[in-house]
Amino acid sequence: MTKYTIKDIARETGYSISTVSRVLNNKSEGMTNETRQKILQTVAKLNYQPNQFARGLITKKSNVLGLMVPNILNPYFAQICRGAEDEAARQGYSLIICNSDDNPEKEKRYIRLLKERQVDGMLLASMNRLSAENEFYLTDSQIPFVLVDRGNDQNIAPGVSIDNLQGGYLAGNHLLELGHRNIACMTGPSGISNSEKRLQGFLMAMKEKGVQIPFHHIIDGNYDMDSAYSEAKRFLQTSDVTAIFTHNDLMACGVYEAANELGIAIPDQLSVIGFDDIPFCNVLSPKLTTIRQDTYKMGQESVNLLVKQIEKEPTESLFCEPTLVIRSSTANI
Amino acid sequence: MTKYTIKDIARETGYSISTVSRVLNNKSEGMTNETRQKILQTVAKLNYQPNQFARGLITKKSNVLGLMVPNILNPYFAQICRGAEDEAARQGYSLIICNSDDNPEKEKRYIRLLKERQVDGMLLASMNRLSAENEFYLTDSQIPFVLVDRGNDQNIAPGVSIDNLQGGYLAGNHLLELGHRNIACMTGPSGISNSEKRLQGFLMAMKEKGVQIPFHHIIDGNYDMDSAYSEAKRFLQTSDVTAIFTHNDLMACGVYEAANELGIAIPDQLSVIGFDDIPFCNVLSPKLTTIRQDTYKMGQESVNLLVKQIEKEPTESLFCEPTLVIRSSTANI
DNA sequence: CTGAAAGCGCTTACAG
DNA sequence: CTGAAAGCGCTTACAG
Repeated sequence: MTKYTIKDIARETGYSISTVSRVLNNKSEGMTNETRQKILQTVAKLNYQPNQFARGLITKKSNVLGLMVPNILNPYFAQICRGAEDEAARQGYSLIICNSDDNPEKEKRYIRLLKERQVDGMLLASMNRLSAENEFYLTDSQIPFVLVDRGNDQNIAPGVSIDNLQGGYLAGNHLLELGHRNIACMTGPSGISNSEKRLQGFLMAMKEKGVQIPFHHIIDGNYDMDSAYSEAKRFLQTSDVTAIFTHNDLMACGVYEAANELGIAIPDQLSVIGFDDIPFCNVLSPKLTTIRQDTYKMGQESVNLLVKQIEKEPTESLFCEPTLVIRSSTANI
Repeated sequence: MTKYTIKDIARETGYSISTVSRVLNNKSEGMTNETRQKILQTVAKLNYQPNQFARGLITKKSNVLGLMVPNILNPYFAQICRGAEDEAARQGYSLIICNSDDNPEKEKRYIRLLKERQVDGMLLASMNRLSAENEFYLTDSQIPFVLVDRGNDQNIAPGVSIDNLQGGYLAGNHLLELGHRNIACMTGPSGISNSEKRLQGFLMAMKEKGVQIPFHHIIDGNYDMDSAYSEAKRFLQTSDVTAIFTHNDLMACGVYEAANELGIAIPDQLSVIGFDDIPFCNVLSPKLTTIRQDTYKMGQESVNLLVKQIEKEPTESLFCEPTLVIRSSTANI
């Protein structure tokens, strides 16, 4: 094995380590081209890679970013992650991934851990807004962070998210226009702001048309497929709703499975509209009508925002517009 | 803001930095309990976190692992990632994620990058086996790595994978037992060993029963949904096969979509069997018959293997058994 | 049981 | 245009 240091390059080329360092960091203005070339050649020849521990100790930069999501198994977050990783790589950063399961204790541990890893910044798809404790910790640590998908409405920190109120409104309105009046709604875990907003927007649409939604038509979901399946199975057995709005596509998948087993035909007997537009919407049968987010782009933009913060440039939160994508899971009553 | 160093703790408590360091690293045997307590209290009070750059410079450990997958958007790899991240966190490691798109150039860049980040080891779901160049680089760098899902058959390095030959055989045999004789097979990208093995096992089963598979029934797939969709649409339009074996579930999704659009009923007119058993198998309609891998566990075990290597313990490659999961997408002809 | 000192491998003023 | 030296914040022999 061959573990070279900057000293080896200096000895090999006959220059000082200062000069080598300058070449490596592109601070070689005014330097002879010959010097540069010779050093670069030796670096290539020995396949030398600088030790980031030593470098980071001085520069205080790791070129690593943290990404906290509830669960990478949700294709929505996988797509956020893909967008973020692509953009991070493009800008010279690596991405550490953390799955919080929307568990506040885990979130807290991961945030501390990421700081200990000396990440230059964090992308947080955190429960609700941040807890006061986490917020204080982050602010006190002076570590740049951006809120992705959640919590951006409070404007505590820069973030990228969509107008969830509008999204919920679009979903509700679509169902109303198809003539539905007897509608259910399956939410995300309690305390998560985007789901609260989606519900609010949905109810706004209902109110506009004078449609009443009884309390028990608002089903507590968990943003995941399995619990949506069991909740839907329980609910649909005794209910006569003609449509359901699930606050993400994963839960719509669970509803499909339940409806299927109960012999309820989508969309003939039950219209279903989801949220997110994950890639699987098109392979569901019937294809899922949903509220679309440009998820990949949101991942990218959140990295852009974070990098700007790291570089002390001015930043501004990004709000994307959700759009209605009509497929085959919703129909006239 | 408050950025404390070990010196601050030393000053605050009146001890030397050596003593503080010992307490922090649990090397405080023989130390007065009072000393320990006092230091720990001050650490907690100031919310001190050691600088990992300084620590790593000496210990040569980052407590970070790298995970390279083709694409985190494939739920199979998301599950590998989840299993790996959970286990890594349990063992005190963080995980950097890289998406290679099965592009050898990207793989190479990421491997170099991960080393530069001073990761303690790498999990590689790499194209085929490693390229000779990458293999040399890794070996020469003395950096521990394990092969996940791919390339393990060559035994170049410790790895965790399944018996792909057996998996392909199980799939082929299942279709034969249902009476199918006119069968197609959609592979992964060329040069990826697990797909080659799956094909081999499949053909073995065919041969056993004296069934001929014409060349053009072996469709070049790409392990992704979109290309599977277009390939399937092209193929199914003119073909009279009664069954198709796709080398992963994502491609089965593409086949579903194509069949749907062509009005071909699954399983009545076309039996479909996939590979992996991603969570979406159950929401497809009909539910997808597939060859199951215990993917989450494979993610966990690959971290276990890697950590053992890092700690210089003896390791042994892990081979898991694939199993046939019969659902509703395959039927008697 | 605890401390003073060396050193990990870099970057960056400071000189010349 | 280039070098010698200080220092980043730790850990770890070496002493006592």
